[in-house]
Amino acid sequence: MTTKTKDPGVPAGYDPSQFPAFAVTVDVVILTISGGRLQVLLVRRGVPPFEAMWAIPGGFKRPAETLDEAAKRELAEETGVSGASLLTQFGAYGDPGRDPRMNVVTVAYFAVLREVGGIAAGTDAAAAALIPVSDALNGKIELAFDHAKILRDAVERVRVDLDLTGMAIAFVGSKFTLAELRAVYEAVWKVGFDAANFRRSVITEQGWVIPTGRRAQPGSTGGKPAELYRAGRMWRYGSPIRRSQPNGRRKGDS
Amino acid sequence: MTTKTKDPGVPAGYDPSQFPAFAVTVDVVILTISGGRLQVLLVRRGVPPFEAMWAIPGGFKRPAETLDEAAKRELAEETGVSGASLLTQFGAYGDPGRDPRMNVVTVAYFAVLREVGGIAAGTDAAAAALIPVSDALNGKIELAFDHAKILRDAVERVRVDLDLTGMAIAFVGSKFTLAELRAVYEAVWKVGFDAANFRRSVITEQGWVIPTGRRAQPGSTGGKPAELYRAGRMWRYGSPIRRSQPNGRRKGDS
DNA sequence: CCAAAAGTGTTATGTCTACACCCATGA
DNA sequence: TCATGGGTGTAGACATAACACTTTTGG
Repeated sequence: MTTKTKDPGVPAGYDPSQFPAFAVTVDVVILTISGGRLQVLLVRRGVPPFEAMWAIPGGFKRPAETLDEAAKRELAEETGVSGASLLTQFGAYGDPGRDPRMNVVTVAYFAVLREVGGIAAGTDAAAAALIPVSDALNGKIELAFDHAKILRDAVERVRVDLDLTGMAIAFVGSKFTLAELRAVYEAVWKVGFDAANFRRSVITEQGWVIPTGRRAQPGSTGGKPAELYRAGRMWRYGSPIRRSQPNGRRKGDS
Repeated sequence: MTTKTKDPGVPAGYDPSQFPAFAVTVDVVILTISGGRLQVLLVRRGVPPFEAMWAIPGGFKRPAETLDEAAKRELAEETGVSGASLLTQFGAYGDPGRDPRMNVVTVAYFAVLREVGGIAAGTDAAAAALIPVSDALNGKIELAFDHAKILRDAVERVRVDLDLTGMAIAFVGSKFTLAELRAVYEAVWKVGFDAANFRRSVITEQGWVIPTGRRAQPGSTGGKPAELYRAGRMWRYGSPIRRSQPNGRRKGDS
């Protein structure tokens, strides 16, 4: 520890004119739920390296913008979504050689989107697609750079945040049924909830969901039409649903 | 969204020879518990900008090392601690102008240390000190750069991780009493636990703490000598203590 | 009418909290 | 022997999981 050359106590006694230069990029893992599964927006690379492989969308940070602004800009460029959507930084990646061309440190964000329509609006439709997260993570789809690790970290973080924050409502629209809300938790956590108990957890305490008085159309197979709700203010402080509940365990199991 | 100039579908259709250059640093928020309070290791700056103000220790990332390695190196340089200590990345900070001299993106880590002795071994003793986190966050101590925000984020993350991970044992030594372990949760969360119930939560299920058969010396004021425990394997999978328990609520309160 | 999905009621079981009480030690 | 902190027991309050049952729709 005495090998240090800088002045003691100075966090970085550096000379502004001589320092290792890095490119800084921002990658955005764009997640949504479709067909009851968690999906991620990926783009197909058109140039080497990793040509024709799938990658997480991203781009350079500009010197005059913050990291959050860069992420917001990238999200808008890929999806056309500019506003409300939840955008959270979850990691930085800077292994030497992660980009074969130069030293790149990337700061990774995830975004949660409610709807699928027009997601690829900003991009060539053939080059961008929603891919089930499970396919992208079990090797069926090979990702460029260290993007498999980034995606894994993103999904893990979303699983944790779903328990800790009100992120769940970012997956659904402004009006939603409790079944849709339940599907969010079930898809992200890969568990099954008892619909009755789920409803009670969300309804019992005030401030989570507010009935609108309107009802959703039942599916083509029938069923009682579900009440439509909107999100209450409590989602700013957490989630009424806890992760720990069992998957499909029934009373008789041991 | 059609203002984009790059090829559609290419995450970053960049020319390796022209990109905005940044300095990348790694800052390490070093935390420990002392005197029943959560404390942070800060260094006093000896040069402008922010001369004589307190700052979080850190330094440049080198091109040939990973971010994690850079953080480990910085931790060792500041404390002499090289191994086991918990080191977790929790954020990246890149606001323009956060360093008045140049474009710097910093990746922030926190480290949890068990002991205070010799913490400032690697630095000039006069320039490094343990400061109570509450003093550093309520404005009593003014921090350089955006380090107040970084420290706030670190502490918030530690509070969350204490609930989700086995981080608590990183604050105590290899042998510890349950009172010491309880003090960790109480200092970080600023709550009070019922010692009896705390013990039960930790003891009841196997794998959290393992009795060593030895006992700690009682304090100078007397008291039954406490059993010394060591950490079990379950800490790798979480914590037996949940955050939600009330602070000092008694039966009669409403 | 039947299947399907929403929504309600009920109960056994488990967990948490508060607090009474006993134990071992230093002064 | 008293104060202090470790450690055990326990009853009531509360939360949860499981599942039977009713309601409302499409076919």
